[in-house]
Amino acid sequence: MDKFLSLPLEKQNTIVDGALTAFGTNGYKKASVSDIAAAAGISKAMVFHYFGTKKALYLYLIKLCGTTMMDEINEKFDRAVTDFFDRIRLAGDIKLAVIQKHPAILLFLSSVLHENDDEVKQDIRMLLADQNVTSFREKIAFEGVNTSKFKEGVDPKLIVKMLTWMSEGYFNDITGYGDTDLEIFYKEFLDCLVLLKKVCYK
Amino acid sequence: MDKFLSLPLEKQNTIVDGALTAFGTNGYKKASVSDIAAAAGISKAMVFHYFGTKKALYLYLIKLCGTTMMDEINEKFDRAVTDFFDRIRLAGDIKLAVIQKHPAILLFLSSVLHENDDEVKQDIRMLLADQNVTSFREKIAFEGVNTSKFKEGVDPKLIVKMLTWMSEGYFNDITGYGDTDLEIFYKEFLDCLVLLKKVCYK
DNA sequence: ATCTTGTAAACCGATTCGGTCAATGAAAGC
DNA sequence: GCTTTCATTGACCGAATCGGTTTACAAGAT
Repeated sequence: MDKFLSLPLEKQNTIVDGALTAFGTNGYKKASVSDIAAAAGISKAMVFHYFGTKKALYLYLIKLCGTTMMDEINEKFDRAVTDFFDRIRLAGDIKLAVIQKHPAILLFLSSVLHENDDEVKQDIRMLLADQNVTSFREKIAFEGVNTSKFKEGVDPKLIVKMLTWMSEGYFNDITGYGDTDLEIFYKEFLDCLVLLKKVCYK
Repeated sequence: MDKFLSLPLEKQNTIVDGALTAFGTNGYKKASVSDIAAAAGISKAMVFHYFGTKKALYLYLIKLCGTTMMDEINEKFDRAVTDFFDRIRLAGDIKLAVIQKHPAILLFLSSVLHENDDEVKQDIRMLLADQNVTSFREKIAFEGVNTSKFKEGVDPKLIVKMLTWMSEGYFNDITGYGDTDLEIFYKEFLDCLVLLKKVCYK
């Protein structure tokens, strides 16, 4: 494990991203170490040299994702922002920054949440109990948010649902794009927020 | 092949849905015939008895999805509907009906579009050339639609993008739910359409 | 009693699995 | 120059799984 951590950071990231992609697209069982090695640009033997076993690598990635997201949240989140749409935008900013660090991270995390293989199922539950990603997302988006600015007849909860779906679809679309396209997509997403704010507020 | 087609329709559907799920979640190569058999509730030998080879089953499913979607479109699509939001709803109705017939169909089709295995890549291209699913979706949603009813300053194209993302996220959510939950989710989706119409039209 | 027919368990050779190891080669210390 | 160290890999291991076949069996139909 320390073998891996003493690698240059750039190489670490290449390997992590390859592993995230391989596990994310195929799940724990069906992602073979050969797949991972190929996606990471190293030989299969090196995977074992760095991480010992396939399972150790998998669990390391889960922990890494947790800290990566936490770091970004701690850096960017600002509870002084109470406007509904500004909060949504904040959440989007955080998500985008995470994706720019590790493009396959959302793919991987979603596959981890659905993972059902006996070899890792229990370990996942314990790791996710330590971290608490899902509950954090709720807090970030909606805790202490001011919803009094909405027009009569506009249900904020419905807007929340809409925006949740939108950002799901939006982040689905950008999975696997380069950095430049990513920013363009994000501008369009922000345009949508502006539009919604215009038509939904008093 | 005729062995399979002479099965009672209910059993055919069970098998098809299992196979769609297995291929859809793992792709052509990584979905083993054992997986498929287990998901379909039959023995591995029966898969070969019915379809001959794994590849033949895969290509049969692609064709089946094509005709299933075409049938639903031909039955429900009405070009006389020109209102923007009514059209979106029409497209949603069609998608929902297809999902109710085969819950894993969208998952499968999306995985087919991304499939990259040499054993089936070329066959997929030829089958998709015959059918033309993607172009149809565009037509259904937007051909001959009246966009003059939007408020000043509301860009219809942006609304389209929003709704595309929304329905992507929405249909992502419902993938793998039972029939009852599905209808509830759909009502919420329709509520969003009503809300958007209210705030975006003159 | 015999002949289908639908079905699954056991089986086939080939491939791939997670994981190991011997050999290579480039750097580093002396 | 010589040795030691260490990162790296292709070849390799037994075990599991692959796509696909064969056999065995139970239930009707004749």
